[in-house]
Amino acid sequence: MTGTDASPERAPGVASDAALAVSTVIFALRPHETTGRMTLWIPLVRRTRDPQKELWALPGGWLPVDEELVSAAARTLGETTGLAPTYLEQLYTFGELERSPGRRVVSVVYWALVQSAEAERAAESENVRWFVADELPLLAFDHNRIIEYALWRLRTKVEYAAIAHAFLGATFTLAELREVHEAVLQRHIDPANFRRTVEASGTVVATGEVVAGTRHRPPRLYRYNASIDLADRGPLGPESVPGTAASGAVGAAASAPSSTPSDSHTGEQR
Amino acid sequence: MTGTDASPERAPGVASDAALAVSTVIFALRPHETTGRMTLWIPLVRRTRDPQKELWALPGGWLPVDEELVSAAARTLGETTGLAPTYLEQLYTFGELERSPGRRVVSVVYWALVQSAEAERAAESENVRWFVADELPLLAFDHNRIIEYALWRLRTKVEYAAIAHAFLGATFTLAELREVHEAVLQRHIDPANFRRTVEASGTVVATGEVVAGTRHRPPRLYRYNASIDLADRGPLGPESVPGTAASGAVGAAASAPSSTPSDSHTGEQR
DNA sequence: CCTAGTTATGGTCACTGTGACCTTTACTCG
DNA sequence: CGAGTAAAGGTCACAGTGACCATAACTAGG
Repeated sequence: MTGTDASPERAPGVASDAALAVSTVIFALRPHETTGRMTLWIPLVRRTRDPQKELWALPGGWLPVDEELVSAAARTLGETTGLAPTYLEQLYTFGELERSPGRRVVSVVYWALVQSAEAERAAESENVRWFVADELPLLAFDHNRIIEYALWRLRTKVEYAAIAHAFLGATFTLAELREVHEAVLQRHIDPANFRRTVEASGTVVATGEVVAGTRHRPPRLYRYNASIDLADRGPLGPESVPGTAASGAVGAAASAPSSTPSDSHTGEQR
Repeated sequence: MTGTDASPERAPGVASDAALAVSTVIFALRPHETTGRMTLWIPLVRRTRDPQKELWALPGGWLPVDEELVSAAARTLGETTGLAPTYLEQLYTFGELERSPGRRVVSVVYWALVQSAEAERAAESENVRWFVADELPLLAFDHNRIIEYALWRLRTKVEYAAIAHAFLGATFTLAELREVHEAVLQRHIDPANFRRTVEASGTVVATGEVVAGTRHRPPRLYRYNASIDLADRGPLGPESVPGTAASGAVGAAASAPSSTPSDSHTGEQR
């Protein structure tokens, strides 16, 4: 489902079986074009084949028999954005009979987060464009619904799991981390309370360094504490995300990672 | 993945494509065989074909091209247990390259809850047997891992979502609801505090009736408040579960329901 | 009819997490 | 050197919850 979703000629298998596709909802933060406020953006690809031709769709493609699901998600993500995800998790599998006109297509959808810094220099071409997550046009198939669900998951999960740092680099200030939360949740967050909560959670560790040249008190730099959040993940351990530190390398798709349900779907939150 | 999971001869599609299967982890509550305490039980089917022949596996089968995913899950659930689920939700999609020897199999796994009362008279035969969820033997394929994940999901979700009532009938006492929670979470829960929390959540409504003949103060009967919990579900509305009130009808599999990701995976919770 | 046994129900107390806010610190700029 | 600004610390009040205490309402047995 996506650029290749409804390309009968390339579709695998016999017509009497469902075709298996993998798509990914990719999130990045960039200032809004008009308001200038940090906002969630999503890269989409223009369909060049007929079913739903010309409509924008999620990056993705048919699942190669010899490729892991996560790997396929990371690969197509890299192919369309030139980025490597800093967070990648299975979202849901959509398989309604009528979601794709013509043939039965079951799509295993993943959602990913990429670093804002990287997203800025991400590839954008005639057939790849970034859209503000809350201002999408009519997309191909049921992709509007899928993105809506992914957005819900992101907003829900960012409140109880340490994933916001995935939008940032290796080190960051609490103000930057807070800005990510504010952008995702679309609401103001008290700086002092945010600091208190984050420090108490133990998800970040002060590096000891500070950022200079800020026209005001220099903020401390923090680093994500990978040893802590393991608890909130499922019993099956974290899903290994290929190349956590995207080096901006184009086509930086990762090799076959070992996909395991972390707390994926779970995250429903309360 | 399951009774039919690795049955090459019945496998759909071309050998060069991944086969799509649907399996379901079914939970029911019954007293433990030795301790007598309410415990989680899971029905499994014995594999009669070769890959992993004789090993116990999750109920399921290949996905028919013209059947909805949820429907397939509910159908196989009914075929093996003779029950209809009171709760059914997509769990995760497993697709590791080596999870099934021989061919690539991608399984969309669902998890379901059935009423205890029904579960008692559920079918059990030479090839279908119920096991205590925490005391499983070595199962076929990666089913042990899948169940472990489903168990984690159930235990996690029961703490923040109103799903415990799915194990009970239309009306129940708070003691019964509490017993479900205690069985699932495997720990004692204070009756008074439980009552306070449940009543505050508004997920149940007193019917006004009480249960007589209890040798002590007669408990009130409550009914699940369907209008409340809609909030904790995802933005895509609840997944319609076929026949909520299982009438114990054998083969009571439901017709094609409209599958939509509720808060499925999400549930990760905090 | 009266008492013991048992669970249903109602409350209280203490502690924790969190939103709303106030104060002080530490830089840069003019 | 004073003003401006965000970082960092701290206080207060309130909601939620685990631990517990007390009373209510039946049944079973004298």
